[in-house]
Amino acid sequence: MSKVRTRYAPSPTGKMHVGNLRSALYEFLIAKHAGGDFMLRIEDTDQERFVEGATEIIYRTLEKTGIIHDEGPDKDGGYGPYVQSERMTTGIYMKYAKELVEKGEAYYCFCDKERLESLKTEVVEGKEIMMYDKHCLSLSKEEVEANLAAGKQFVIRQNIPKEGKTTFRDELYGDITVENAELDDMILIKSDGYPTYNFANVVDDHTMNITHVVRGNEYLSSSPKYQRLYQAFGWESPVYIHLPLITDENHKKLSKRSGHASFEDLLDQGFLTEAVVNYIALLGWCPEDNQEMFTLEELIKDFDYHRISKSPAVFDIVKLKWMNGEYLKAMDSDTFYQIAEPYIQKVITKNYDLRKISDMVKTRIEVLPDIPGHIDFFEEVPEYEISMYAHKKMKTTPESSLEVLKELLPRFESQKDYSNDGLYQVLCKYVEEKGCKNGYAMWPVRTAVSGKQMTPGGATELMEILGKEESIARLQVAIAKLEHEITQ
RNA sequence: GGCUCCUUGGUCAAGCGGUUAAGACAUCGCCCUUUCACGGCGGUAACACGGGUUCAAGUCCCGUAGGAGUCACCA
Repeated sequence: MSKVRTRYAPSPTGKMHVGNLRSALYEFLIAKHAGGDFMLRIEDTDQERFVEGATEIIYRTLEKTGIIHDEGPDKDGGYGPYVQSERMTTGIYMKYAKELVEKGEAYYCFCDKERLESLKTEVVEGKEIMMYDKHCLSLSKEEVEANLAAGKQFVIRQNIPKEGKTTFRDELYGDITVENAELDDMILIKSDGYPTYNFANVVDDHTMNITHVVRGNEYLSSSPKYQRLYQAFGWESPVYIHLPLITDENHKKLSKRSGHASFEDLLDQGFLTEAVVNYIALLGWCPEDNQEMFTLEELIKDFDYHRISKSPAVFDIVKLKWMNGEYLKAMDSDTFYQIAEPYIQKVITKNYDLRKISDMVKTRIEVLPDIPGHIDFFEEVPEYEISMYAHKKMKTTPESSLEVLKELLPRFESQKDYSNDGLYQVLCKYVEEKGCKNGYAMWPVRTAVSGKQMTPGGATELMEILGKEESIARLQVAIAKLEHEITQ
């Protein structure tokens, strides 16, 4: 058994969306799990769609996610070049195309756009399909020569017989058979001399010794044509593994075109690379023991491609968020602070201990951009209704709160130790003397100091960060506010 | 429309002839608690439908329905 070789073959047309990334990940995992090689090949045969800088995005993304290729344009492994436009200059595609023409498995076609257009038939809802009618197959060798000599534009088409069937085997879906009559004579070489994806892909996979062709399920229906190409050349077919689609909540295929989130977009939304990789690994695959949290190393170890599922998976951002939160919680304080700091500084300009705020918020968020909303009150107490002082379980009301705050204020003013512990003692002592529940006193203080329904910490934790001066000031403002609004 | 594939709770999914049909997210409730959150505990919720095969079917076969993908000188 030869060494497993897989490839990721993107076309440089923009950002990498989630489906592409998962393909790359699975291709990488399948190779690495088997101790094989994973390679990167750039499929840039469409000059129209080429986007400047897209190749760099691919490199950057793969590197960032840890999906490291063993061979690629930047790492020669002896099968180069690894960029199709460069491969083309070696004449490889034309050479193989002509070989097929020789064998009668392909033919020159000189049909112009108008004629092709006339072949189109509408099927439904304005949708047009076209099946080539093999018009140019009947051209004699002399006619072809004459056309070529005259410099007429041409393409080379695959010649698929009208009779018979073609079968190929997919590791996941099993044998798939179609009538040859269903297969169009697809173009192998375009009139600009470039190969089509369909052709270049097959030639490259074979010449680069790819053993496992792993790709999205959208290629399932064109695979019979590729299979015929292998047969026409007399090549051994690779192992095919077609991956189930990733869809949006409406069960439509994820695509850049429909504006679905790319990997970069997710990072911009505050997701961690590790969380995204972990999540997409589980979209369409599941380990034997149902483990959910995975490092890349663990994935390599556990990834058995036979467990890839066949049905499409909905990309659920809610679960991704949950997973991202788990990664955040698992971080140590330093690491988290490093990435959280910019978000904290977005809303806090005062001289607080940002590190404490960071620690406080770490376990309460799912994505980094959640941070500002949790801590903005440190900067300034927001407007709020005094009804917020009422809490049924704590049995507090605005009136009771006012009383508590007025009684507590002098104690806080004379308090020296402004640490969480020290302040907590003050509160406990008060509660004990008063004979009330903790919450009866805690709730009003926390509300007064934050003006928020929800805060990342308790009353005294907040006060420690705010400091004595600011805390007292906020309590005074709250008392005044309560006195003013209760009487109305 | 042709062809191909798919079909277990709202979502990801386990299951591979005999199970009380796992688990996770979400949701709901309870507990804990310096509110919320976190955490702990628990609940609601699924085999698309109809025929077979079999002692026994979510698991195998055939239909039906639904969904998706594809049908380019795009990949």
